Amino acid sequence: MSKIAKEAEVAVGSIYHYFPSKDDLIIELYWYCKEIINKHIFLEEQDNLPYDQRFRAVWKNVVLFYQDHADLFSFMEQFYGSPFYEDIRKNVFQHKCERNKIFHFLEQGLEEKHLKDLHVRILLAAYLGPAISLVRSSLYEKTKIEESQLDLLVDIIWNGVKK
Amino acid sequence: MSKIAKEAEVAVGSIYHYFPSKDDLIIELYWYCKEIINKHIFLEEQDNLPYDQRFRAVWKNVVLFYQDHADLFSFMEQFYGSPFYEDIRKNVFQHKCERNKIFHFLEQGLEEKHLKDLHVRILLAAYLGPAISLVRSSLYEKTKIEESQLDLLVDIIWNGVKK
Amino acid sequence: MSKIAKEAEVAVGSIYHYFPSKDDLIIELYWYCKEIINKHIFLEEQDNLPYDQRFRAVWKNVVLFYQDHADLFSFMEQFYGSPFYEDIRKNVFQHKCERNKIFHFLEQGLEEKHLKDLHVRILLAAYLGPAISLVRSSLYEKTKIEESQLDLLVDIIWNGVKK
Amino acid sequence: MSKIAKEAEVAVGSIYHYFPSKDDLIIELYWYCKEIINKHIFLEEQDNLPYDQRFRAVWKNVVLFYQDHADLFSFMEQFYGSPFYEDIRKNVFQHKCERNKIFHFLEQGLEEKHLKDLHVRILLAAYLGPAISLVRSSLYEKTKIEESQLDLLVDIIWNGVKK
DNA sequence: CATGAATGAGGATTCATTCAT
DNA sequence: GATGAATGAATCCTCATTCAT
Repeated sequence: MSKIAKEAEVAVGSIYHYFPSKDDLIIELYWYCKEIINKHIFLEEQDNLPYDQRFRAVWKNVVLFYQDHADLFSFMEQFYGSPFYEDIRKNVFQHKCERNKIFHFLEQGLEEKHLKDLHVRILLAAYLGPAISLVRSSLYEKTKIEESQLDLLVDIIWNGVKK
Repeated sequence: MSKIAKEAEVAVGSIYHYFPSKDDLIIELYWYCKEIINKHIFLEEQDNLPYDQRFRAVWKNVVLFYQDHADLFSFMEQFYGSPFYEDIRKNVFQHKCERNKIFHFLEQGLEEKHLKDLHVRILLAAYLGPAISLVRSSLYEKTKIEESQLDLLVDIIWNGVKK
Repeated sequence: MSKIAKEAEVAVGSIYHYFPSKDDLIIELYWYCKEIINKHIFLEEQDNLPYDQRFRAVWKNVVLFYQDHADLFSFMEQFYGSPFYEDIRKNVFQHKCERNKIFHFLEQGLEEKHLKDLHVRILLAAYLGPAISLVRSSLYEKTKIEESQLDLLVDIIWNGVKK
Repeated sequence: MSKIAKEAEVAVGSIYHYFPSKDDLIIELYWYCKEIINKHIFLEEQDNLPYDQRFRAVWKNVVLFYQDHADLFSFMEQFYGSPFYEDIRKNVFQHKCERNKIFHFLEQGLEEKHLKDLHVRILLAAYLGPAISLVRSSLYEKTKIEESQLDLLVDIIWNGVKK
């Protein structure tokens, strides 16, 4: 907290005027990041693309955005592995429509018969798993993945899950 | 450290007889876990299967093992996201042969022309990414994935990356 | 202070418009309580009773009032044990006539030869000590003392100190 | 805690080696003081005095001891007014024999027909109330009570409660 | 007069590490 | 080798007080 206060150039006490506790601050930060991320992944101008193109676009947005925002990525990763996430998972899915947009996006793909009839969690794993792994490796190696490589991989994924 | 000492039924001080510091202990623990995991993922009796079958077997071993060893999984995940990992990545790849066996396994697939000509990091993402996502989701939901679902997913992956 | 502000439904800052500091507020609260208490202990309608009856009446008023106003009792007790009290004791006795009425009441008993020739502080201890102990015990036990018991005790006290 | 550590010339952390928390330390301190006090109030050499003499002796011990140990007195007073005491009152009376010796001493007086048939809490108020008031006043005034005054007062009390 | 955001010293507690026995 | 008491910097949080609006 003291580091945050210093970074924000406020007094420690001031933080507690806005957040009841460190935990609440972290959870609030999560929602905040989640919104930013969603905004960068589901770009308005891509909303009306045909599903397969949107499928690729969204996927590449994930990788490209996280690659450029290592801190955000690390925070989200750590958050998902923390007990915090357990506490709020219910809320995540209550607010599904606004919040867990990727989940929703895949469900839509299922309903509109673009995707193979698989459990959504399987589709999610097939879709996001490689993206996240890629970002991780790009962070480790401190080298961004070439976009041509991304295209190759997202093609493989699309071909794997499309109907 | 005190919790570890209690769990191990030794005195706190004794730990420092074997490990110079908490950090060293954690890193040593990482190597230890890594070895256990490798042992359960690369089963001797599957060593001589044809590549495609081994590809599936190893993948399913990953998911099934981690699903049954949530603590190990969480530890590895946390470790990979921590500054510790950065410090030892060089060593990981120095000891490639013994250590980073999955990386090696995919390289072998490339050399033997079983796999598409992709960067190994891309292959790794396509191979392990979905597995890890699946394990995570299974931990969140506290429900194991049905094996039939695993078979479906690993088929998709194999078809995606095979030559 | 923030709790007081909330309870009073005013802003924290507003308190400081009326009281220079928390300490001053507490001391002012003490005078305020003292007055309320005096009002309930020295009832006008009992002012003209003969001394012995007034002696008993006042004593019972003390016990009965405090028993019904545990918060007031606790506050006074805590206040008397605090450094605050030391700071204002001089004032207490400067304003003797209005303020420390019990002290005055006993002095009067001495002057009018109703009471044994003892130091006032001894009389005070003999008079109030049992009352306070009784209230305390009634707070601990969360049971009010039966009035018949009060009568017995105040009789003992009166007989002990009367001339 | 830091003040205690400084006073004790140890590190803050060391306190936590012996007491789980500040609260526990305070409660432990209470038992410790209680024992000291009992030791000084129930003197072995007075154990075999006739009841009435013991009654006076114990009472004077209370006043004299507390008068000489203002810090102990203040601590006990504050403790009894605190939520801590509520938490341990059950224990106080479980260990009655060893612990709440004054209570026990009065009960004995009842059983042996030395004392009037009053509720023990009434007797306790009549016995200890004046003593405590006296000590308080002596602390306020920073003047010790003359022993002759004590004798007068304890006589009054004894005469009031004796059968 | 009233507000409440901002302040930061102070408080309780934790924990990796050391070292005398 | 093993022990565990001792250390103290670091951490989260509280709260009386101030001051610009």
